[in-house]
Amino acid sequence: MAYWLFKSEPNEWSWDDQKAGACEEWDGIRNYQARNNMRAMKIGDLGFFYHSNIGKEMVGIVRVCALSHPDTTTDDERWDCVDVEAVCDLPRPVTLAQVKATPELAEMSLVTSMRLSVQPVREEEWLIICRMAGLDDPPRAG
DNA sequence: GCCAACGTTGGC
DNA sequence: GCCAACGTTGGC
Repeated sequence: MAYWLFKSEPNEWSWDDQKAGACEEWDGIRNYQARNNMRAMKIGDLGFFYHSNIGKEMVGIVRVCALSHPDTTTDDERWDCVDVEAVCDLPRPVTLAQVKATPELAEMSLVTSMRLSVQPVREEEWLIICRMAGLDDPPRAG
C-alpha cells in the first residue's frame, strides 16, 4: 500500500468537483511517469488532492477506487488512469510554501519534480503533512 | 501574463 | 540515437 499526490487545476477539476462525484476517473494524464505511477497504484492507496496554480495547496485526501485502466478521454492506447474518490477534507490546507519551509519535506516530488502531476509520497511525508493539516489520526492506506 | 523547466516530437 | 524545436506545466 502506498501514498500519492494528485495535482489538479481547480478551474479544471477542483476538490469540490471531486467531492460532488463518487469514484471518478483521473483522466487526461499525458505523461509517462505520471501514468506509470497510476499503474502502480492499488485499491485502497491514498493520495493528497493538490490545487495547482490557484491555491498551491493540498486540500483533501482521495482513495484509489479502481485500478489502472484505459483513459476513456482518448483512443490513444498509451494512456491509462485510475479512479479516485474523496475521503476527507484537510482541516487546514497545507501550502507549497509550507512544504518548502519544512526540511523533512524537502525531498518531496512536489519540490524536486515540479511538473510531475501524479507523484509518490513517502509514508513519513504523509504523516507529517496530515498532522500539519490538523488530522491528528492520519488515515492509512489499505 | 511571463517564463523557466522539462517532457515530447520529429528530422536527420 | 541525437538533439533542436516545440508544447505544456505551473510557480511567480
